[in-house]
Amino acid sequence: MAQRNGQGNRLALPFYQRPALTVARELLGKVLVVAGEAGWRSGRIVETEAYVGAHDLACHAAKGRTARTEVMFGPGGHAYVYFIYGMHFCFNAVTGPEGEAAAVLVRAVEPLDGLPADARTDGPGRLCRQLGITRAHNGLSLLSDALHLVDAPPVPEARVERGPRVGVDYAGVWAREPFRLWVRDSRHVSRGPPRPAR
DNA sequence: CTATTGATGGTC
DNA sequence: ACCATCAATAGG
Repeated sequence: MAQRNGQGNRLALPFYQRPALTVARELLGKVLVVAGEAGWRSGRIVETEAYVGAHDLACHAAKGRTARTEVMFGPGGHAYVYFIYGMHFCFNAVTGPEGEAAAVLVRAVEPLDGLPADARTDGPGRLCRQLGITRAHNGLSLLSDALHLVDAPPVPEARVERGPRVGVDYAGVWAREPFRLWVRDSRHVSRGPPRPAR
């Protein structure tokens, strides 16, 4: 069993500085660790979405390089945390080399340390609330004590499912790309809104 | 079970 | 005006 506290084997920069889709696939099973006032909080990643660059119309960076999207244009291995719908934070891992604005949204985790066993951590907003991720984490290194990811055994291919990303219907053909990955049979995967009929 | 809506605020 | 959401509510 992989260590899941702050002393575990942290994923290093080369892990992140690869294509977003690759990172999204390999992040499944890894452990997201956040330093809280009362110790570590952590969860095992069971659902991700890849946002593959500024040419991807579903990616915030498609709007250009702005104060908000600046972090995504930087090097991989940093946190992109944004605020949405006036209430929720969403956590992304920036991927690729500097200048390539790609990231992986973490959509669901399975609760581990520092959380009630029945904590709701399905859904990007819920997992941020449970783990205590806020805008204060935006731009932080993913190798920092405050926020990092710990290595863990990979999820076998037979248990990985793929489908369209959630809530990006405005993105034209990009909305249909199967860039959402999740662990089959996990009780902690978010369902998302009803699938559009074809 | 599905569908709808209100809360709420940053971005552009 | 638009949104990479969630919880509460109404309806079948």
